[in-house]
Parts: sequence; structure tokens; C-alpha cells
Amino acid sequence: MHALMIGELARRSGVTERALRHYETVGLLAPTRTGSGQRVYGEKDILRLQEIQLLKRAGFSLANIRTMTAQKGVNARALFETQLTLMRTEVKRLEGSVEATRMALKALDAGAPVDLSSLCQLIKQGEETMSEEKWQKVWDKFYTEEEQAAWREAKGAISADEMEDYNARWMAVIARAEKLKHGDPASEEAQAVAREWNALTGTLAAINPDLSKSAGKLYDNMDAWPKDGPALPFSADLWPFMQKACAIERENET
Amino acid sequence: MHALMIGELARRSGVTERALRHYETVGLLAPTRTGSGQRVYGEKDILRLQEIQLLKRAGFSLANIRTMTAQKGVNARALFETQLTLMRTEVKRLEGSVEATRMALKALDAGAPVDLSSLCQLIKQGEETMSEEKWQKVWDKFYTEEEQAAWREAKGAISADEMEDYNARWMAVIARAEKLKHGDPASEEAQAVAREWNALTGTLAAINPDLSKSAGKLYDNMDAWPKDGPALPFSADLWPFMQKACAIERENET
DNA sequence: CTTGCCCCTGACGTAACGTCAGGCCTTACG
DNA sequence: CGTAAGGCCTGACGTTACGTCAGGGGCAAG
Repeated sequence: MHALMIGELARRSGVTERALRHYETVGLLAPTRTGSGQRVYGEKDILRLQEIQLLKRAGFSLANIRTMTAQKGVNARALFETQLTLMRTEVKRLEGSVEATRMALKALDAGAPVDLSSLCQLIKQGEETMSEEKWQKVWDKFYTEEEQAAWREAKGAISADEMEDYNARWMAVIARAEKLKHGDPASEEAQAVAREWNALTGTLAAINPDLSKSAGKLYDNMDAWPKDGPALPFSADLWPFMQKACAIERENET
Repeated sequence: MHALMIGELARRSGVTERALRHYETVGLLAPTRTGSGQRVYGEKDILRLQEIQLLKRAGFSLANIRTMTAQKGVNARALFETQLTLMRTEVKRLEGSVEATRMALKALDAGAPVDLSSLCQLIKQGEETMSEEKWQKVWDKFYTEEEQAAWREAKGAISADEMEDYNARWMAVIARAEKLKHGDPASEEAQAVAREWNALTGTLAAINPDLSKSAGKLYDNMDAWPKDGPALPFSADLWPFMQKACAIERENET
């Protein structure tokens, strides 16, 4: 009753004819043949195909699937377990990349330059930003307990969404600054970046004026950051450059 | 200063020599050469390599990476966005498979048979179990509002962990039953399965005796389940078989 | 008998390298 | 100064799970 030729099966199952023939050559699926050699897939073959599809979706290779069926099962359990851990690490890796890419795109929206190296920088920052415990080491090294408490309080005051926006804006302005740091801190572009830079530190100061001061302490000593700490959020020579640019900006302001 | 031969770079970066040469053949990384033709990687090359590594981790193909760098950026943004959605769907797919495989393993712990087709069945169930909204359709069709409320209450009374264990035990006993259903419902194995089956329905009845009755209503009419509903948790002919087995078990009991 | 559609096998292409094989360069050691 | 060891080179084939032809046979309708 339920016997199909290869084309029909392909259409119904969504598997291509080539794949079906491939499964046969690697010994996974052996349909019967008509006298003239055409493949005929019976019900058992169709069930087998579903099995293959399922195990494939679970990430097994065709070779693995074959050995699993050949060896009649005993250590299938071990295979499932290794497969599970494999998939879990893969999920974590992917989630990390997703998060980093999302941050990079947000930074783009906030005005970061779009050239490749800047984007890479953004992704790297995105990946680093997420390792909270590494930052903890920096804080432990440079901040007193009261300062850390002040930071925690400030963070608690805003939502995660706002925090993310704030970070994205920092990443964007940093990326723009990195491209100017070998030029003149008094240039028009550098001054524009400096104004934004000040606006961002200002947001911090509005919450608690001590915060921007303690942040300064941290970035004055970037070369002393713990080796096992996070990657620098910007290159070491950017900070003095921005100090200069901001100083010039303050002069022009008066 | 910072110039490395290929072996040294490979050791430090974790990228194999072959990969480095490959990147060169596809035009991604062009180190200088010594007079005799040996590759020399300068600082710029090393930075470039880091760029490549990063974009690769973000899931881009080498071809994509090359076009991104060649075209100096404009539509890099679009690439990032498509990449992001790609990665997100991949994450979802993987998470689904992880969940299903985890369920299957739990069912194994609960005593499910370890042959391949049973495992496939378990995975399939794991995948289906998760589509809550499909089950809603079944409930809407067969249960009154009061019955649904009773179910919700019963579910609320136990933790998600307990729920999962309970489901795993069901899956295990179902898998074992499926292998016996063409045999004798009075056989020793079938009777053992029937006792476990009763124990599980008993757990339900302990919470609320009406629940197992309304469940029976549901499985008496498996052929009437909505077409767009969930896959059947067990084959249609298993239910009458277990009814028979349980009846025999009750007789022996008395 | 031909037309058109389905089917067959065989062979090469893909991505990102892994894995030799055969040979050149360089350097340390006797 | 010869040579042995180790690093480097190119070239070529292998891998996974198929995609994509090319060339040819089978079969039902007109």
C-alpha cells in the first residue's frame, strides 16, 4: 500500500532525492528495488527515514547514526550524553556570539563607525563585557568597598535595558575616538567626540558625582589592571588623548 | 620586533599552520616572505588574524569575511543583521534538541528501553511535549473549563522539576509498553508495565481523583484529536492494550 | 513511435581545513 | 666542513553531507 518512489518520498518528507540516495550509499537506508532497478520505499523504510531525520536534528553524524543502529544499542546512552554536552557548549558559544553581535549592532545604532576593525572591536568588547567576574577583579583592585557599593547602587537605580543602551553609546563613542586618537585632540571631530564623552560621564555624575571621579582613577592606571582581568574596553593611549580633548573642550567652553 | 614564523604563530594563536596557509590561499591573510619564501607574520598580520578569528567565532564564512573587508564596510551592517538572525534560529533549534535529548536521557534513567527506535520515540516526544499551545487545543476540545482548572491547579501544586520527573517516568513506561503491545497483555512483562502504569495514574488520582478519569476520556478518543494538535504521546493501539493489561492486573489483585 | 517525465549511475564541486609525501632551508654539532 | 635534526615549503588527496550536472534507461500517454 504505502510504497513510494524516490521522487514522491522526497516531496512528502522534504528530504531531497540526492540525500535519499546518499543515505543508501552510506548504508543507512536500503529500499527495495523494482525489476528495472528503481527504488521503492516501503513503510519500514519511511519509519527508518524519520529515525534518521530525528537523530540528525539532534546533531548526530550519519556515521554515528549508523554505528548506533548497527551495534544494537548498548552504548547509545553514552553517545546521547556526549552529544548533549556537545550541544550545550555549542549553545553557550552561540549565545555568546549572539549577545556580542547584538551589542555591536546597538553600538552601530548609537553612532559607531562601520568599518571592519571597529566592528571587530565592538564584538570583542561585547564578548568581554559579559564576563562580570573578570571586572570584579578590577574593581577589587582599584575601588574601596564604599566605592563599589556606590556603583552597585547606581546600577540598581536603572533598568538593564537602560544600562545596555548606555553601554552601547559608550562603545560607539569609543570606537569613533579610537579612529581619531593619532590626530589632533583639538580637531572638530575630536571635539565632537569629547562633547559626547562628557555627556556620558555627565550621566554618571548626575547619579552620583563620585562615580566619575573613581572611574578616572581606574583608567589612569590601565597598565596596572590585573592580567586575568577583562580585556581593556579601549586601548591604553586613548585615555590620555581624551583627557586632552576634554580639557581643550572645557577651555573653549569658557 | 614582533615578527613570527608560521609555527610560532600557530603555537601562540592556537590556529593550525594549515589554517594559516589556507587563509592565505583564499586571500584573507598575506604575510610577507623571506628571501627563501618562508612566511613572516608582522604585527598587522597578527591583528588581522585576530579579526578573522573573531568574525569566524561570530559565525561568518571565510568568503563573507573576505567580501566584508574587500568592500570597505557599507553593507557590513546588513551582514551582521542576517548573521544575527541566523544565529538566533540556530540557537533555538539547538535548544529544542538539547531539551528533547535531556528528556530522553531522563526517561532512560526512569527505565525506558535503550534500543534506537525507542530512543527516537523519546526524542520525538520530548520535542512535542514542549509545544504547550498545541496541547491547549486538545484540552479545549475535550475538557470542560472546570476540568482544565483542575489540571492547572494540580500542575501548580508540584514543582517543574517534579513535573519533569513525572513526565520522564511516563515516557519510560510508554516506551516499554510500545514494545509489548503486540504480545499478550497477561504476560509477566506486560503486567509489570501495567503496575507501573497504574502507579503513575495513581499519583494523579492522589492529587485529584477526577483527573485520571478525565484523562481517560481524552485517550479514549485519540483518533479525534485535532489535526493541528500535538503528536500523539503514544500510538493509538497502545491505549486499548493497556486497558486490557490493567484490567487483568486488577483481577489478579483481587 | 515518439514525447515527456521520472528514474538511474557516475563524476565533480562545496567549506574549511586535516593529513600525508617529497623536498628545501637553516642551524647546531662533531 | 659535512651532516643530522627540525622547521618550512608546495602539492595533492581525504573529510561531511550532500548539490549539481551529464549521459542514458524506463514507462505511460497520445
